[in-house]
Formats: sequence, structure tokens, C-alpha cells
Amino acid sequence: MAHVDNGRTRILDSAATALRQKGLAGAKLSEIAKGAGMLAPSIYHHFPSKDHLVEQVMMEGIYRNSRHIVARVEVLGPDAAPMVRLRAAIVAHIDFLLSGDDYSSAVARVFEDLPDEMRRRVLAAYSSFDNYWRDLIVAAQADGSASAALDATVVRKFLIAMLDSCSSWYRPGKLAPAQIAEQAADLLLHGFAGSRPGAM
Amino acid sequence: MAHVDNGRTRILDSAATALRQKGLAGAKLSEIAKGAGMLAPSIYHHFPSKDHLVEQVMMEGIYRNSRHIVARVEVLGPDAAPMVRLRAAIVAHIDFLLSGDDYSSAVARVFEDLPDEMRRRVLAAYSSFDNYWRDLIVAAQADGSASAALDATVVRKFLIAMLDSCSSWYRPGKLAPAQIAEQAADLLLHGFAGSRPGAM
DNA sequence: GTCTATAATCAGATAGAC
DNA sequence: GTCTATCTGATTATAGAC
Repeated sequence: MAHVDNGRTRILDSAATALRQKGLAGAKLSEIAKGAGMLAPSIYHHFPSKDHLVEQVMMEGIYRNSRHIVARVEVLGPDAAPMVRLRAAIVAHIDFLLSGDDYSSAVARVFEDLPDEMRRRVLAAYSSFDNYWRDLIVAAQADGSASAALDATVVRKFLIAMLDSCSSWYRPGKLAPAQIAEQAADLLLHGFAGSRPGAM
Repeated sequence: MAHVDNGRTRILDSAATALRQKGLAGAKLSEIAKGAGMLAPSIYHHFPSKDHLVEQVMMEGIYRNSRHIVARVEVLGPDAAPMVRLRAAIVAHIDFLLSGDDYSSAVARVFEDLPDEMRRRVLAAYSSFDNYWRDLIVAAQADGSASAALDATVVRKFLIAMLDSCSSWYRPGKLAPAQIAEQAADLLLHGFAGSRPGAM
């Protein structure tokens, strides 16, 4: 949405930033408009309501996030092992969130606060991406490289919640985003007590 | 807060429930009052503002959660191994969230949306509990039972985010809370790819 | 396509009776 | 300690000029 600079796109970008930083109720139309270089009523020339604007940001965030992760997994080719694909997805997810994409961070921040009907629609749009994660997890269990003692749904919920959290607490400093991504993958796949090559 | 049934306590209980279910902006004073068996203006006899009420719920949630977890860890005695203590804390945290305590779930739900100054105060109250987790993690690394290749702060942030998430997605059904707790501990400590006794 | 002015709504908060 | 009635302020949304 950043490749063209028309009014509609500037509003969406500004809304994504505001939603990420301040949440649904905290993102005022006046502030969103200011970020887009206009005043609040001008938004209504491009969107019929705040809800419609928010929903567009959600859909765009889901689309961007899923496109990025699927691309980073599928580039491995059809013969990549399930655990290699899962690890690539984990790393790609963190990389993308910490790359500063406001749309995907906005989804993680405000999803729970959406009005019921909108949340249902957003969830429906998210479902194919959710299934993609489920398939990665189930495939790793099916070929014996992952623990079959863990429930695939529980793993998926915990995994996504853990990854999504990083955009709320990460601050540039000691560790670079790529290092956070590696630590997340190591923690999720091998565990904090895990003894793997090179770890003590 | 549920052992006495005075007006103040009923309001706090109702506020915790509403905050957990609907978030900060979604929890209206009129609804909180209704849950306490009164009308909105009556709340002001017990609390000077909605913000004060919310802050009390946050403080109570932190207190309950930390008291429960510390008790479940310290009952192991002074000679328990660091990894045993850490696992007990993980299991206790999930158990408590899924036991239906609205106060601790409310904290996880609305913390990010709190006004800046209140969030600072709540964070300060949380810090000793946060340090408790940090000590559990560092102790496990220090005695060699946990990976020293992982950053202790990153592990703590990911771990707490993952555990906190369960109150938003768990629904009674196939798995009992105690089973979710065990799965969380296995996933965090041994990893999804981890091969431990009994796992495939 | 953006503006100024204003309406409409809603939720937090206050006043004062009982 | 709770109520009814009201006030205040903030925010979404509309009307209509430019």
C-alpha cells in the first residue's frame, strides 16, 4: 500500500500506524487524518466509516503477512523437510513483524477488540493462513521430526501468540531482529532445556 | 476479593469480568454496575473514577497471579532443581489463568491499552513478579540445565506472552486445563522437535 | 478532494434527593 | 449507599462551500 501516494493509501498507512501504536479505541480519526496530511472529515471521502477503514487495514495486514511467510517457505522447494519449512515460517514471521510493517502489527494489536461481526469476517480471511500453519505443524509430526505427544492445535495457538508478541516488546538494541527470530525458532523447536549442537 | 460481598468487592469482581471479556474501552461503567447489582453513578461512591477502578483491578490481578505462582514454586522446598522450579511456575501460571480468575486475565487483556501513567504504575507493581521469572530462568541457565545460548530476557518475554495467551483462546473441550499446562511446559522446555522419554 | 461548521451520539462524571 | 436527572467532553459522522 506504500507504492502509490494517493489519499486512500496515505489514510490506510496512517491508520495502520495509529492502530499498532494506540489500539482500536486509541486510534482517533483526527490523528489518522493528521498522519495522512488532512483533516478528519476528509477521510469520509475515501471510507464510509472508521469501521470500514479498520477492516481494510486488517485485511491488508493478513494479506501482507501471509504472502511474506508463504513466499519464504515455498522458496525452499518441494523437497524441503517439514521441520525446515516450519523453522523458515517461524523466522519469516518474526522478521516480518520486526521489519516495521504496521499492518501486520496492527492486526495482532487490535484483533481481540474488533466488533463481533468484523472480527468474524477478519477471522474468515485469516483462516487460510491459519490452515497453512496447521499444515506445517501436522506435516512435521507426520514425518516423525516433531513430537506427536503435543496437540497440533495447542502448538499452533501457543506458537502464533508467542511470535506475535514480539512487536509489542522488541526494542532495537542488543539483539537484531534476525537474532530474535533465531532465538524464537530455537526455543520453540528445541526448548529452553533442549540440548542441541552448540548449546550448553 | 470474593470472600466478602460488600459493594466495593462486587464492583471490582464485575469490573474484572468485563475487562477480561471486552477490553478497556469495551467495559462500560453501566455494564460493570449492572454486574454488581447497581446503576453506574453508584460506582462513584466507592471509586473516584473509572481509571482508579481499573487500576485496582490490575493491582489485584498481579497480586493474585504472583502469589499463586510463587506458592506453587516455593512449596517444592529449597533444594528443588532450577528446572523443576521453572516447570512448576509454567504449569501454575496456566492453571491459574484457566481456573477462571478474571483479575489475572484482565491484566493480560488490557495492559497494553492502559493510559501511559497508569501503565507505568502497574508495570512497577509487576516488576518484582517479573524479576521472579527472570531469576527462575537465569538459575536454570546457571546450573547448566537450560540453554545458555538463549537470551534470558528474550526467553522471559516469549514465555510469558505464550502463557498469557491461553486465556484468550482456550475453550473447555478435548483438553483439560491441566493438560494444556503440561503441553505448555513440554513445548517451552523441550521444544516441538524435542525428543524426550515417551515422545515420538 | 479537502475544507469549515455543526450535528448526533455516547460514556464518564456530578448534583442532590431519598 | 443507591437512586434520578443532568452536565460535560470527546469523537464519529454529516452538510455544504470551495
